[in-house]
Amino acid sequence: MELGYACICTTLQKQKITTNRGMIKKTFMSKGLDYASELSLLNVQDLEKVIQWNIDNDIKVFRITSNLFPWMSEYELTSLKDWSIIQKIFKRIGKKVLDSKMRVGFHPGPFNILCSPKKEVVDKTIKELDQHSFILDTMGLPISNKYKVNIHIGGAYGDKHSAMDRWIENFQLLSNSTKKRLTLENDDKPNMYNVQDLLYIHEKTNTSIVFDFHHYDCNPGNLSKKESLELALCTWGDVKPMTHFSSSRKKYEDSSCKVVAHADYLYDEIPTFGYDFDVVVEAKAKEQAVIHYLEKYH
DNA sequence: CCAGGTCAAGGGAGT
DNA sequence: ACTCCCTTGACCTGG
Repeated sequence: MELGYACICTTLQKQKITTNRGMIKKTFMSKGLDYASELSLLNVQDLEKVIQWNIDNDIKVFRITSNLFPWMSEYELTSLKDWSIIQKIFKRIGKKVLDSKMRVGFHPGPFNILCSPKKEVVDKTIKELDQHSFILDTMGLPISNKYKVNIHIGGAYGDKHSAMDRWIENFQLLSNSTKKRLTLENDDKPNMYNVQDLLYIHEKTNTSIVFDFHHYDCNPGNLSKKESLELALCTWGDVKPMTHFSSSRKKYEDSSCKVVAHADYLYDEIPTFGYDFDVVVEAKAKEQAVIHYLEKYH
């Protein structure tokens, strides 16, 4: 089992090394593509430093921020003025990832909804997901859910089953790379999707399920934790499964918080039930939470 | 230079 | 009808 963290290395962030420089709409409108290219280049240069930090600190799992390219649904990455430099850096990053046996992936935002009844929403989602997988392709990472693009279904519209059928239909419109990289995560709300629901989609599209332990606790459905985990693990074929783990802030740090809020650190041991899988730790202290966990439980 | 208000997107839930 | 939340706080402005 390898553990990792999401998007931000707080140690490097203190040295102003950051991969999510962005801009508001007004700035994008006035400064345009050239400024987007400049921010993207800075982000990608710093991403290489974060990847190197992970290697130096023996962290083998890392989620890359979706803010690497500001406003990327509005243009093609290859049209950026700095693309050829960015492309070279991506190739170096990909080599570092493969040489160190690191596992990287994306988790695009909640606005990516493949089952929306609105065509514009679906079109924009497809573009954005394909951009994410194109970045992983550019890094030279194998087209597999080992290097994943993970999302939630995103909408139920009071009728999960017709929404899931729409999702499966729209799945066919994704690029070949996205189809192989896309994974689905169980939701934390009772009216949204649990592992059993997602299994229906897996059967039709072979999409793997990322089991989120905290979301399971918020929305268990009818199955036990062990049963749900097992079902999710079975959807990964030859690839080592990926999961998400976090502790409830409400339970351990601040009782006034909502149940779904993430704590700074982990306060429970990850229940493996004897299985081997990788874990993205979702904790506010980021890489420090991983380091603390490993000191505490290993 | 810094504190504080504001910031693309879809949908669900709580008020 | 409105606000907050989510994958992540960072951007921008006015003092």
